Amino acid sequence: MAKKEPKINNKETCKAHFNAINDAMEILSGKWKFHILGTLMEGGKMRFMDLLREVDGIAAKMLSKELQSLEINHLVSRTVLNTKPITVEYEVTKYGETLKPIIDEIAKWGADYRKNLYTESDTKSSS
Amino acid sequence: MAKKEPKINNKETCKAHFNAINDAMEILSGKWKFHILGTLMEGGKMRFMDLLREVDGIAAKMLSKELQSLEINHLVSRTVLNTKPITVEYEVTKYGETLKPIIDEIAKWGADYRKNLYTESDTKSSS
DNA sequence: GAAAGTAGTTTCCAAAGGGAAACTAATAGC
DNA sequence: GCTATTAGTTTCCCTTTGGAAACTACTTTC
Repeated sequence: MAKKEPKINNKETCKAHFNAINDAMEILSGKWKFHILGTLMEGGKMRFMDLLREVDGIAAKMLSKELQSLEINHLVSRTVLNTKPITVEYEVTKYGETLKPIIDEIAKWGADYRKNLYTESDTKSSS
Repeated sequence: MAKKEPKINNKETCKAHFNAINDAMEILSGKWKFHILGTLMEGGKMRFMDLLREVDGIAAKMLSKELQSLEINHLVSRTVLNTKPITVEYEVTKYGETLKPIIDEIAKWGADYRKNLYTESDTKSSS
């Protein structure tokens, strides 16, 4: 009968896929990561206060927290310059640049989503 | 001097990008959406209890909530069959299939991330 | 009529996410 | 010495997220 088997989804490839998505989502979750990365990809080296002004609506606490998280995950680098009032430069690492395809895919999908709201073409797959 | 300008990031293209990412993230955020979609993409038509058994660790409440959210956003379809104990079939819509590139990119990136943890090749972009 | 299976919903609760504002610490300018 | 700017940190507080378990409602089976 094979009706109440708890798991068909138990193949190793599925579990790897599951874990990969969990890893990525853990690193990229939150309201601000993509916006910070996007701004940094556009602006190159930027300082804390620059980002605070550029990333619309973000509070200092969140910016600080998110930058730390991004740094820990090697997506952005943090460089302290010994200028008189110390300044700190943030920059997307080469590794962080590998996120560009994801950000682009998501932005593309989001843009299409908005368009679909207006064209209102229902895309049903059921008969 | 142009030092304290609140916004350089104010061009229309940037704002559109910002909004597109916000739209997509709002629809795709949460712990379970990608897992449900992934399972449905693999399994085709599935019923509520099937998904409850297949998506590892999810509770009925969450599955119900996430499926509603996905349905509202036209990513999955919900079909009630008038069998004796009523059954409901969920399926990824054609529109939902357009998320495959994103899911694949994220899964690929997550898999690479794990590999990089072991090879430990630091990818600093600063001098 | 009790048990089990269908598809959920409801309640209760803890943890995480995130915002506003105040605060630290150092230095430079007035 | 007061203020402003740098880069944050800390506190307070509210909302959202998400999990466990109980519950509804209907039907079939025993």
